[in-house]
Amino acid sequence: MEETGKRPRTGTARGASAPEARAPVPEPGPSALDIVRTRSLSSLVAQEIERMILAGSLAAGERLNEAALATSLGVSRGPVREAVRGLERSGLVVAVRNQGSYVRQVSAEEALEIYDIRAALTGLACAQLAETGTTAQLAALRALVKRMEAAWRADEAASYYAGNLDFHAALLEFGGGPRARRLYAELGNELHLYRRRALVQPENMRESNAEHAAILRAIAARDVVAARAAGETHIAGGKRRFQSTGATPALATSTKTPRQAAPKGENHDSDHRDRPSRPAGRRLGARRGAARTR
Amino acid sequence: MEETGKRPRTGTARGASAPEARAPVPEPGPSALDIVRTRSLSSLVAQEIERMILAGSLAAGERLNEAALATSLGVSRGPVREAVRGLERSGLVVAVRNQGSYVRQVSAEEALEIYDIRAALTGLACAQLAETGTTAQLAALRALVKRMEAAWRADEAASYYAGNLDFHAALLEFGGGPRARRLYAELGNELHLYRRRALVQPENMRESNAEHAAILRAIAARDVVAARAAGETHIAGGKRRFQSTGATPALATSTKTPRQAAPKGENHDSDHRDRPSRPAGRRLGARRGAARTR
DNA sequence: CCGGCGCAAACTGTTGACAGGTGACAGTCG
DNA sequence: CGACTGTCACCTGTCAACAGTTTGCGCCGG
Repeated sequence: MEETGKRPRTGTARGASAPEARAPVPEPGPSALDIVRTRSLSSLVAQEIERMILAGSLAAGERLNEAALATSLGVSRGPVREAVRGLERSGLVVAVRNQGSYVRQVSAEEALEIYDIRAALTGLACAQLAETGTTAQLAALRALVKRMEAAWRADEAASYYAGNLDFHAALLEFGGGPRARRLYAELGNELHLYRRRALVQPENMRESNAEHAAILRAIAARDVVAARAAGETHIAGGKRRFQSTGATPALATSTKTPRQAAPKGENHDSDHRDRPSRPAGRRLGARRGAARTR
Repeated sequence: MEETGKRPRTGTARGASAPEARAPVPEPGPSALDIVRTRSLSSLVAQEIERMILAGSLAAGERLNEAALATSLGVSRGPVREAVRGLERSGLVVAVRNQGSYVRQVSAEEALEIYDIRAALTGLACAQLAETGTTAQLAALRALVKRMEAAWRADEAASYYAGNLDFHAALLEFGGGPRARRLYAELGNELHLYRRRALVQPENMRESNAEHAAILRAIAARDVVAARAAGETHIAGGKRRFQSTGATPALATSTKTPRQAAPKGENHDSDHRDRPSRPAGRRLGARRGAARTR
């Protein structure tokens, strides 16, 4: 059984050499190493790609080049593929066999639909919260609303935005449970993916936070029906505000040739999911970066 | 140990395609090869694993052995890993680094929470359907209800079950859109994962279909409020029926390694998601079945 | 000048191999 | 006799290479 003992090629150290060479940073933090210990590369890559998509580094409809991503992140294609598969399942990208993966494009109809779903979820959470909410939870929500009000008065859109996210997450967490919270966050991501602009204008902030306060009042009054209505109204308001800003269908990456017209795919795709919309861009963009393989 | 060296089946997938490509075999079936041509292996593997999980071949909490799955399905570990990553993202399995992936265990609280979410979604769909439903859609729903009634009278639980799935899918599709439909189906999967039994008893079938009819009536009457209430009531009824059958935490597959059987579990960790619950069973169980890569 | 055709590059799909880690078993010491 | 420690096997994580397919580009013919 030397089969197990045989380690002829040991010491290649290929795994460590590549990333290390690319990251000569001495000691970024004590967590860096720890993170590698607990999270697998695939999950980190997935997180990074998701971040890039949500941040806009990867535009909607853009093609994901596995090799380019791999070299860019300093890993092999394996983890990248696994990450992309996860993102595909989660709905952030769509994949076509032998062609590649594309950042998902969310249609306007779907964006509106997502708003409706979020409204239903929020209404559910508010109703349950009116029934079973504890004073501590109410206090936490109140604090968030107060924080947002301060942000609005100071005209700090970013701060308001963060507070808004926290508020809704707390709402869903308290009233709907962890599953609902995760769902809500995922839907929010998809919405973000539709159009990246932060739709927080001063007037919208004021209106939005007024609705937050209304939700809170109804919950505090233990009025289930009103709480639910307030929650739904708030999301409906967000939908309205979103529409009023001119819901354009995800700006295409500027200088890309608008060659569209899927050659043959999607013949019978019963699923209604949107489709990749064709690369449109030159794949050559990544060529130099991806080289080195052979 | 020729068992290690002997790998005549290496590359089964490719092996299958190659001979077929140049073999004189007329046409054994339009399926196998064609499917491989259009869908990637990873997606097929994911589909198969999902099927196994939902069918119960893989019990809740059971560990997924990549190598064993790979050989069992006749593919390499790559596609299996990608599939598992997708399933992980979709919430059917949970993965622990350097330890493995486990079929997710859904807690009772989470199951109830999922029922609530489904109720909200169904209510939304019913309300919208009452507002914008076409006569054709209504007719389709009526046909489904009629079909279910026939199934119930004939006491064909399986047929009723299928009809029920179709009805709800149609409801969500018509009223909520494709995204809501997919969401609903995924949540249904998770519920299925919690407890696999088909909870269709004659009395339940009758009651359930009566609620279906009520939904339909409200929609036909264009009564948005009533339609929504009927939809929510229906799911709430399902939740109640589910609870009344004694919501036990996922029965282990009958004759499968009884020693597994949730050793202790639920030592609440910070995250509310359930935890793998530890192998508990000796991994040796999979030893022979495993690929024996070396 | 335009359209079809073929070639070649590039990218994805898949596989096999290697290295590290985790858990269990057995032997040993207090 | 119990607890601890060392060893080992299995298994996951990661990587590099191979094979097939699609696509873009150039060439040739009309």
